[in-house]
Amino acid sequence: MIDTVTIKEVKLQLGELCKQKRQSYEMSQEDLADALELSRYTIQKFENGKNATIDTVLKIANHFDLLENLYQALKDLENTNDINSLY
Amino acid sequence: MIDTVTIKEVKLQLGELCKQKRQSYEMSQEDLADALELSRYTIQKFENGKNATIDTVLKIANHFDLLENLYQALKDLENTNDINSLY
DNA sequence: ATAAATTGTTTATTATAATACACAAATATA
DNA sequence: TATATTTGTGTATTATAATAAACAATTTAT
Repeated sequence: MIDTVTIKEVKLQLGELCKQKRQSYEMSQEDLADALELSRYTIQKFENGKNATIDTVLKIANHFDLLENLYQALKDLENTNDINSLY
Repeated sequence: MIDTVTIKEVKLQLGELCKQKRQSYEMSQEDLADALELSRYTIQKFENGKNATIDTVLKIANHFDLLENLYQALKDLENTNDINSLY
């Protein structure tokens, strides 16, 4: 199975997810920035698929209660071999 | 359900996953750095839980064929409401 | 239609991730 | 044990993510 997804597409999707979660909480970009002690510009760029740091991504993930799930997913990846390579 | 996992712990786990995947491919830090056109120092810091950029993380994920899975996981998160909030 | 709020965009500055060395410490190999 | 390889650490430099502020363009509410 060939990986057709690009890094750019993943970054765009990360931004979309942030935007969608933020709006579901009825927060403006400024609200989110203030809550995480980030600048609005950082949120702005992230939501539009620009590069960012792990800290920024994880702060956002944490605010929307996705950190525990993410951690477990990483743990699982460490313990399981690539499922795609089994067949 | 309270989120007890910290951002620092997630970064350490990301680094561990990279190290474990890299070793399963029998690559040195330098091998991986060369393959991704990153410096060995960047790999070194990432594997030890330091901050990094999304581009670095996704380059590594892509090399170990985890990008498609990651993309799908993000898509799923966008479509599902928080399961923890349903009950 | 107007006002208010939010988002997009620019410029300048600061903080820090990434690079490129070198060299020591630790591991693995002969 | 000696040698080779890999990993950890330090310093200096460069590239860029993050901040701050202002203003224009959109969107939403009155």
